[in-house]
Amino acid sequence: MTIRLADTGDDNVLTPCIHDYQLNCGNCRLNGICLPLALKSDDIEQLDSIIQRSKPLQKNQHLYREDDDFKSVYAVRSGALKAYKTTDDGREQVTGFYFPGEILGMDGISNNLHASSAKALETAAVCEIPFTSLEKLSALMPSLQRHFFQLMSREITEDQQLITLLSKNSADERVASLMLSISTRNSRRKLSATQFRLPMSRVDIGNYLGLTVETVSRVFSRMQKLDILQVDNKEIKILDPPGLQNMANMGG
Amino acid sequence: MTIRLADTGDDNVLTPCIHDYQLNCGNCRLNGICLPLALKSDDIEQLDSIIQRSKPLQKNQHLYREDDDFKSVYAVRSGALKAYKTTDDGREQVTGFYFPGEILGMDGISNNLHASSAKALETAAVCEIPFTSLEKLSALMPSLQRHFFQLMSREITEDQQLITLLSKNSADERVASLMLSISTRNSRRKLSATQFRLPMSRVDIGNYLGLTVETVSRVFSRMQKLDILQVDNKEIKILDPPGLQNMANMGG
DNA sequence: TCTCGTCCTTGATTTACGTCAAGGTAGTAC
DNA sequence: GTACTACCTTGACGTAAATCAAGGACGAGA
Repeated sequence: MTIRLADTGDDNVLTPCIHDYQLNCGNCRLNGICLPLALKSDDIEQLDSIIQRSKPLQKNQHLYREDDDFKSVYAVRSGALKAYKTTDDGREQVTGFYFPGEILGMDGISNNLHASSAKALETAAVCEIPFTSLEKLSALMPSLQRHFFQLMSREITEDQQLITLLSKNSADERVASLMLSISTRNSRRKLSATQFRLPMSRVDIGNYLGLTVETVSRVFSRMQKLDILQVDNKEIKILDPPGLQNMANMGG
Repeated sequence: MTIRLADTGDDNVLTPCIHDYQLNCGNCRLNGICLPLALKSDDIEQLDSIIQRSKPLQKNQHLYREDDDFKSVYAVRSGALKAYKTTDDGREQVTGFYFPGEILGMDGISNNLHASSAKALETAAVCEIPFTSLEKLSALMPSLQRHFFQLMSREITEDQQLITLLSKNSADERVASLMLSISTRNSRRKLSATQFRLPMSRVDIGNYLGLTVETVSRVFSRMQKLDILQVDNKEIKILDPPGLQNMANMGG
């Protein structure tokens, strides 16, 4: 695959390779779900001017680590990342998976230190948004300030969803909910809602959902036997969306 | 107890009854841990001018309910509240307890609807902070904008702590952690770190920690037998703080 | 091609916590 | 005082998921 650069004069610049880091906010196909949402085009240019794009992260490479100085938040442009904390006794708690268009790193604002680590699950490109610049720009652009408040608030409500999931739901329900969540987020990005490749391992899924690998694996087998999901290693095909909904919802 | 009003001319106005709702931010004894933190005194006056104080909530009275229109965030001035969501199958998930100086309601920003309900656990007074006013003021006062970003970020990191607790820790560890959290928050307010009255029921504690009432009760009994805690219904006395720390931390 | 390492699956067994059941205690109303 | 209610505690038992154990599948590298 050849990387197409925006300055080549190629007439393909508006649909560049997803890892192309010369892209700008104005022509990014994610701008409907990322920060620029609801900004006017000249505002987008201003936002664009503070954003830094660097070369893609390789699989397993860290974007930042717990207790690193907090300087920026990040928007995923391609690939996928996980955020995780290491508990006192050395185990890992995955706190979120991040797909293109989603923002991570906001947990670092409170103490000026990253509260979690972020690592690429596969080759991934991100936009770095220096926080002090974002603050200044927010003060000038009410819709940007509003949007960023909303993004943080969304992170809170999503965490609360996960809290509820962990505290009240069975293993089947947890895994079904995650599959639905990934499906929904895929369709927001105009990708298939019924067929996708999981970027994370079974261990990561378990660590996120508060389950062991074995349990996750057994749940997948069960879903396969019930013809709800077709599972081929990391390739997932949802055969029975209502059935999956049902499995996720029925609480108890 | 008589309620002293600020306009009585009484020389006690600077240390009024905790439920006195004529108080302002400038003389509120919580202003070191609430929103005004780090604001200059004339800035505090501006903040003060947008804040609405109303009469105290009675026990079990709602401050807002899930899906209510979002208009304001709230600072607790006295008493305690719980935030909770009702799951699809009608059960309750407590997502947080809020004590004086703490802010709640921020989960409503993302969709302009409150994502959870908030109810007084005992008689409680709150300051209502209309969000649109707060937004406008934030754009003018960088330190206020910063502080509010930090408060939201703190909510995120605290939720992530809870996620980890629910996903990795035993019943003993969860209850011990909650007792330590309450103890810490008490000492931030210059109250006893070792002796306090729980404003919430065992059911609430269970709903928060993902445990049943019976389990919570058994954990308290066990802690009492180990001389870590003295439990007399809702009156808690921490007899062995290092022992409690130990019980909370040892992740096994 | 074979080898090694990582990841995944499946089965047998254990266990922490949930469920069910009964009884105690404290606050409030009468 | 008694009665009612909400809340808490304790015990006996059941179960979902963890743990322990073994083996299979797949990809990377020689």
